[in-house]
Amino acid sequence: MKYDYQNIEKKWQKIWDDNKTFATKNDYSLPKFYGLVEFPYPSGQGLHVGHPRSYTALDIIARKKRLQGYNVLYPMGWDAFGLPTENFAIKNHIHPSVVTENNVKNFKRQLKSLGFSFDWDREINTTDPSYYKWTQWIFLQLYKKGLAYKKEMSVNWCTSCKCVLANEEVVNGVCERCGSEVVHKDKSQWMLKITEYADKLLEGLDEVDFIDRVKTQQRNWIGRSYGTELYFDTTLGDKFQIFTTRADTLFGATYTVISPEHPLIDKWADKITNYDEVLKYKQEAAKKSDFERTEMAKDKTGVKLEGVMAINPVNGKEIPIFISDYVLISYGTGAIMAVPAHDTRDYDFAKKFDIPMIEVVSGGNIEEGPYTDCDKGILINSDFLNGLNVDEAKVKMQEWVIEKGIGKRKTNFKLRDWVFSRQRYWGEPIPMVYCEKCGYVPIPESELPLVLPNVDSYEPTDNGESPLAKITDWVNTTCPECGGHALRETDTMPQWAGSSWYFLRYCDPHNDKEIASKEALEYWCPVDWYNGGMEHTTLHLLYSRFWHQFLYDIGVVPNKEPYSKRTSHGMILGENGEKMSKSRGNVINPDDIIRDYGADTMRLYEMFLGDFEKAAPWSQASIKGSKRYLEKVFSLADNLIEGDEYRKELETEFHKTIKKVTEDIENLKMNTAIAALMSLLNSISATGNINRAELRTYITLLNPFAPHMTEEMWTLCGFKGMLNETEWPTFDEAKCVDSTVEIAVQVNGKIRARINVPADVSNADAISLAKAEANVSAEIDGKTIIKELYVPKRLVNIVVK
RNA sequence: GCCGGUGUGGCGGAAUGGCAGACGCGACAGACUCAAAAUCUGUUGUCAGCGAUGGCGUAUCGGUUCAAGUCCGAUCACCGGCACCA
Repeated sequence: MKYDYQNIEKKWQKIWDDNKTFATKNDYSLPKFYGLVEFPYPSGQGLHVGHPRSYTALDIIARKKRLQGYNVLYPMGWDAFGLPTENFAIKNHIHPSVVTENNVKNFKRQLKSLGFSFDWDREINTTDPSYYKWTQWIFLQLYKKGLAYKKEMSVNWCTSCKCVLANEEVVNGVCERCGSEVVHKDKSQWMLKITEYADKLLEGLDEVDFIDRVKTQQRNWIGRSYGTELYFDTTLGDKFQIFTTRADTLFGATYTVISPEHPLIDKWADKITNYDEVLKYKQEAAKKSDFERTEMAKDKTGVKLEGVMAINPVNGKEIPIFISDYVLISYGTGAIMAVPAHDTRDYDFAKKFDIPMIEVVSGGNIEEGPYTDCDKGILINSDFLNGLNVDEAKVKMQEWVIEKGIGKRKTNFKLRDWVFSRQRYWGEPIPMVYCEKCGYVPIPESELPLVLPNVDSYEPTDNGESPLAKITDWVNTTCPECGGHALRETDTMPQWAGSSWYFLRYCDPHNDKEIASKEALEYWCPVDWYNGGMEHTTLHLLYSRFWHQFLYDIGVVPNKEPYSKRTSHGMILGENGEKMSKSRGNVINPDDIIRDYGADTMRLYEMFLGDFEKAAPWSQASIKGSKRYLEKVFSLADNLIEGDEYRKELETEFHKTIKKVTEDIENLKMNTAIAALMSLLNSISATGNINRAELRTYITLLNPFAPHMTEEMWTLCGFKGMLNETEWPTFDEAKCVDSTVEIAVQVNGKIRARINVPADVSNADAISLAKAEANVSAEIDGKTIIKELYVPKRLVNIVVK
């Protein structure tokens, strides 16, 4: 029979839909599996071939788990707030909610056409007021615990989006989304104190099963370092504090640097004799955009402050103070002690400004470059530290500093607080009002959701205000505290807000009393397996861990960590090996592939493409192979013969394949699972016609990969019920071994023959069988045998001289 | 610069330290066809040989081992992240 994929796929998609085949069961006594993929942003372009790579992989796992008897939650939804929708709406004069609705419709059609086993009854949408009610509710809880605060500060401002960006959204000094220049702007912003969770976010990583590169990237982003904070006196009487991780090198400090934004500069305005020069440098530093600052990072600049000197506390020596933009006001204390002999940046600076160096750790050659190695060196020129190694010296110096009362131990982080305000329309309104008398006041929880009002124009403004600011009858309100006049906050939340907790909502998506019921959360949490893109590692993945840990601390969720396991898929590149993009003209549209090859072929192809974790180029030629394979499998049904067990000659291979497919799916090695199924098919073809028992197992194993076709074959062959209601095949470890094996025979490590031996052959027998081979005896005759070894089921190696 | 990763046929890629190149694509040859497509069969790392077979081969150089794609050391190239974080 012809493999009519179009009708088969349509037919089964309808049956699954009508019967709610993949609806999650509310039976909390069953073992559960919660598989999660990142819900998409429903863009106007529709689904990208990259989406199904992740969705298919977890769909395969979800389908297999169902067959293994698990109650599976595999949900889907829409992360629908965001700028592209808003920009499209502005351009075409359509309300963003309408744009969203249309895009969602299209995405949903596309996802359904791929046959994913999502539970559509649990579909969520972040722009739905009944959803963002709880996003706003979480914000209010953060506010109540002092973790949301408003602050006037210098922020990243995207000149094209006309909107503030979080640090995580600035990439190489430009906007992550649109690539436009990012400048600094002083604005009052809502901030979330993610830094308060820095330690917990780090420690939590030890408890979860995330792939290493995710853990490493999050650890680097959080950037914890242990060091010492200590005061330097100055000749003007004022003290200033510095942070160092290398307290051991204090005797080698030959100058200090404060950042251009350091408050002492203003304070010393009339005492610094070259103040004009200093001020000029300060202004130039402020003018630089992030991009320029990154570009100019290689060349050190700075100005020496004349008329003031710092005093090194450990030896009383007077050393100069510089300002330089290589010291950042936002990290540590905004001031450093500089040890040019043992720090690369200080070394470059000292070379340029001709500042002396003192070598205090032996082991390098400071004529050639700084010696920064902490492992081997021994302290010199350092009085009471002499002879100690670096670690001992750090401890001793720290103790000395503490004893003298001039400093303390200190841990610093690279992580900054999360800038949470956006000056745009299409986002969750921040549920706060400003009252002249009471200051910022949260709106009562009973008033949630605070619904986004309709506006005529959502054009961004150049003055940095949200479009909402123009709707005066919405902005003007009464203060919940004193009843007086108040103004609503007009900034909205960033796109990352709704996605920071969405996986909780899937547990109980229609609950209007709470985020989700306690029972649902207890049962489903944590997410057992979360797959998503590496690009979200320091954004969504980190943010959502932060919110979740907070929700745990206030007793809303039962686990500290939201996700037990995190994996990541590689990108699918264009045929030319470049990233797929419109401008490169190498975009593949999933709709075309489904039309021309079918959803099952597309799924299978994307899984067979290569190593799941690595990027791989699309190949229009290779996809034919997947189609050919499915056609071959489908035609097995034509010549089906009776039989209740595997034929003897195939029994071992069947057991082996069941084992391999079962294990490979769990390890995301879909490509080798498919290869094993292909090999088995080749063996089946070579041994005659398939029997019922064999076909049953075969299509069940293939079902998670090609669900429509296998379901159709199930019916066609008259098996009872639906394939998705059957059980996953089991294997017998004892039957996975062949009775005879081919082994290689090596002489001095070179292969000279291959022989068949019984799998359980003894050492001695294997070796004597090997020696009996003509090719082998020719090699060893007349030589002295030094060593003979048999590696069971692999090879014999005879070493001769 | 720092951190992480990768490097295997014409291509995508397989290989608990134990037969390198599974599986697939492509290519070549043959069958079917008036012909093409599709399908089926066979060959396909490379060099030498009619052949059995032999030499060489996993970025480069060196080491450990009976045995190295895999482990160790150095180098090169590419990809990703961070980027003056003291």
